[in-house]
Amino acid sequence: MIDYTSIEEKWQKAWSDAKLFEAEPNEKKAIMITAALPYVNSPQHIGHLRTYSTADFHARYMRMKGYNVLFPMAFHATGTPIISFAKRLRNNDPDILEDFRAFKISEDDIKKMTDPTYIVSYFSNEIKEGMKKAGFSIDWRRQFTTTDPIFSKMVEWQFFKLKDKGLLSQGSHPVGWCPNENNAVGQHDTRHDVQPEIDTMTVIKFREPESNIVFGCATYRPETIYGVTNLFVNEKSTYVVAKVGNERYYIAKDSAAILKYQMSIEIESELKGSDLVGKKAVNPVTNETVVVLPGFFVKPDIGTGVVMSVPSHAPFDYAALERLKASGYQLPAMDYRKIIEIEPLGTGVSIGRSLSDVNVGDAKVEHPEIPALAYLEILHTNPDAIDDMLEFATKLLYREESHWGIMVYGKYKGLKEPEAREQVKKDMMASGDAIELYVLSNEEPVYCRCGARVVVKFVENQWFINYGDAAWKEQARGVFSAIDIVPALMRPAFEKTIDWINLRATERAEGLGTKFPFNPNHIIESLSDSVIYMSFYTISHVLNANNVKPEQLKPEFFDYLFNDMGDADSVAKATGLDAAAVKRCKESIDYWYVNTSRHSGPDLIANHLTMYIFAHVALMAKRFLPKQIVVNGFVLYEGEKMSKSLGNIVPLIDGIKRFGADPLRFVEVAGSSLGTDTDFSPKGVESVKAGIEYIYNAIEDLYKLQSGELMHIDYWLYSKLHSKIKRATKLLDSFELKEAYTDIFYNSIIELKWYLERGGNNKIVVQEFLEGIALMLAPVMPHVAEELWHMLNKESFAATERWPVEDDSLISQGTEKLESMIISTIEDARKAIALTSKIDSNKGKKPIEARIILAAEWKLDAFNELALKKSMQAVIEESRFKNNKEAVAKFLQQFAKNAQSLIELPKISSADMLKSFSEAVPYLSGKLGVKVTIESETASKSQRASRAMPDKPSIDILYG
RNA sequence: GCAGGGAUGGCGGAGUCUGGUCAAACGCGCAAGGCUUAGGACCUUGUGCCUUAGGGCUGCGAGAGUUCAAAUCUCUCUCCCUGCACCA
Repeated sequence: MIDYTSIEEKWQKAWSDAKLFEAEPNEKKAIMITAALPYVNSPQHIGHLRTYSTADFHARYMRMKGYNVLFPMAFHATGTPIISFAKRLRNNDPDILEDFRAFKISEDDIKKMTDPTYIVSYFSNEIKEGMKKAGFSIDWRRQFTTTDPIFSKMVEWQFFKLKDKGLLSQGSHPVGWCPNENNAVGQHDTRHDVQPEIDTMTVIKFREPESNIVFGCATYRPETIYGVTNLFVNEKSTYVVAKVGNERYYIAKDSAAILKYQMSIEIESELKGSDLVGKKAVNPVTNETVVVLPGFFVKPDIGTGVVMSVPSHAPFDYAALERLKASGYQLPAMDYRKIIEIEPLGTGVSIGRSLSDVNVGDAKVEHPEIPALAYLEILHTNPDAIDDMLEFATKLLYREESHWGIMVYGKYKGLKEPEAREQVKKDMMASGDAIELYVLSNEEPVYCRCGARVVVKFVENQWFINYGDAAWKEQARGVFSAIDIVPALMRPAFEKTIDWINLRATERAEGLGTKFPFNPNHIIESLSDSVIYMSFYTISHVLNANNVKPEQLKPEFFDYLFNDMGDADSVAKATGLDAAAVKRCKESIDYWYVNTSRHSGPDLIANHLTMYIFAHVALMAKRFLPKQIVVNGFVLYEGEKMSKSLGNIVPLIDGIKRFGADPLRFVEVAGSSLGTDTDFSPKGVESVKAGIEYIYNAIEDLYKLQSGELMHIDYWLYSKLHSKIKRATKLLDSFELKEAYTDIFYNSIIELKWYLERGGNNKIVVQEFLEGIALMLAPVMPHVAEELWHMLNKESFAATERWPVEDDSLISQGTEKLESMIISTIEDARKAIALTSKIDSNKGKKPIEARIILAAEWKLDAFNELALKKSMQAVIEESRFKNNKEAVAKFLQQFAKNAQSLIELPKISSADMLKSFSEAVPYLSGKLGVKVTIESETASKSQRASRAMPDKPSIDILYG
């Protein structure tokens, strides 16, 4: 058993003592690799390990490739969560106490955590400890925290700069709002952590004749205005007459209470829903007068509590009218006008086509002229259906009409339904017949943690970063096009985010962080303050070493640093900083920040990573713009998302102790393709450990091997090693980590086993093979690789060795092909024995010999010519085949019809083939249990000789 | 709804960019055999369908198309996952 912990500690100490990862500018080419800094409100778990292990792989790999590599780390503490944790701990919130106890945090520490700064220091230390135990090649001298006053100065500079450039703006914006606490609520402020989803509805004004009071009908489908037959209210609810703007509305009392946060509403009087029933109202588009009726499904706290009824296209409306009729209600004459037609498919199918046949079955549509009814029919139901069924029919109808619907009535006849929806809405807004409404579109009402129901509010005079600025966006697009996004698959996600990102609120009333310069009562929102922080690594250790005071970091310093304005002496003068220190900062950023690689998770594409691009575009000299962004997928635990509720979160430090840092890193980094989620399981770790152990043993057993002349199998192992180096290097350069490491690790083990099983016995060959493997493992299994390297009698650090370079002369496709021919010959011979033994003439006899007949040399030549020329005729006509025309033609005939798809085989001489197969005779006969003889086709007397193919010998099984 | 990603065998998951060497890597599961006091571990073989000499057929969410050739390219649809902002 390998003791991972002791190996890890040994090498971590050795690296640290040698200051291996403390990077300073030198004559080598630089690369600075950063990974999203951790948020210090909880311990890290093994899921967090993936991004950092990937970044550390990158750092270690580039180091071995000869780069001067800087891999720094810092801690993120700004924003609301830490403050809110402290507050919840002060209030003895049982949920959070339970969480923190589950993290094995002592009661004493928990007590101290009512102070947010203690939370920050506690978890920074904890996380740093974990990263050290994981063996990351981080230069810790540069560590800082985003709440450091010295760091705040850079953030301040950033915001002055943005304002100067006109990229900040002020305005109002709809947000989820708690009326009780008077605070904006985001996902983490709500019960069950639901994200308040804000959507817009259109409120269409149906005016009551005479009084001119407005029935404000809230709808998602304003285009159905042409099919309105009546209005619905809930007769059991309370309604009010309210002044909204300069008009008076009938709206449900509950709705009024919600809507007052986004529009001025003055309630004048109350009335019952039933009082509204029977009133008349005028359709503002068609000028038809319709009546108000009771609708069973109308909810007083959704929209306005008043809806328009379109029975032809809304199953609920149709059902409500049918139920009224059934209850004996006297309805006026109504025109169930079909205003949207679905374009039929070629087969005549129109509605229900998005359902599978299973669902539709033999349903017959009897009322195609009333789509709302037709959709119920196709679902085998009717207007008496339960609400869920009506809901389903509504969704189905809405989906299909949105896809294939064409307006067949009204001003926008002929237009596709979604376009008509926009046009109708635009027209009505312009003529004052409609207004827009913000609603929470969550299926269930959203509640704040305090218990109050969340509403939509307009907050006024809020500061925003205006990512919508056209010129800025354009520049960002241009810069983005030159950034290397890894994997390239993620590119569209970035492009869309750049297009879509617009105003972003950038100040908050509460939280840790930098004071917002234009409203000192607020702090800068914590995603906005961490978009250029990575540049701070280049100078943080210099600032620390020189005891720089925050107030010395005046704008002149950052202007010089980031935009080359002024010079070191003038900056020193303006700031009181030491000129040498200023110079050192400048040299550092000029050296490191020109070639950067940023690592992160996919969740940050839509915010942090895109904002990172924008911020650099706005604030930094051209040469400091981002060069590469690497995005890795998440980590699952045995196929499931890691979550508190599933109880499957493994804290990082526990995980390292339990699984070993290297096996853990290997599984996460090399276990699946970079961009896809990876599945972690203890079982996966076991198989990695088994592999590591095999390699250990192989090194220990090296002494058993001999040396001597190189055989076919030795050349094969060399070829495998060097083609592996070549392939893996190429793959790793493009971050195809899984593919590369499957080959480097798993395949190498298989190859080594095969080599030994085939009788390979050359110490030098195996030693070289293992050295190559050890070095190539170093970026992901740094401790194990170091250990292996030293077991192979090396004195240097694997971590700083040069990455292996392939020797092309040792790569032989022919040799590898020969070996695979030998392998498949075993299988073929087995089958041949099984089948021939059933032949009557062989009954009662035993196979005694497998005669393996190797194809004549000209066959490979002819085959390859055919693969190249694709024409049998052309091959036969060639002079070298002239003497042998008949045989060549007979041989090639079998490939003729597939000539187009033939692929050339590697060139192997008859002599090599004969030699390699002959060397394999002991192995083959051992495997097959019969005598094996090798002969060439030309020398063979066997009837089957002519069947030999260039890549497949003929096999003749002899019985006796 | 909008945006991004996906759908492959009993399962997980390669292959898709760059169409042909793909009945489909690798792993799990399952079956038979070996080893073992037994179990586990390990090793060998098999694991879509048909086939008495290494062969053939069918297949990669559904449907259509391009091509000599499609898991791979194009179009349409369905379903699943993720994100949608003041929240790190």
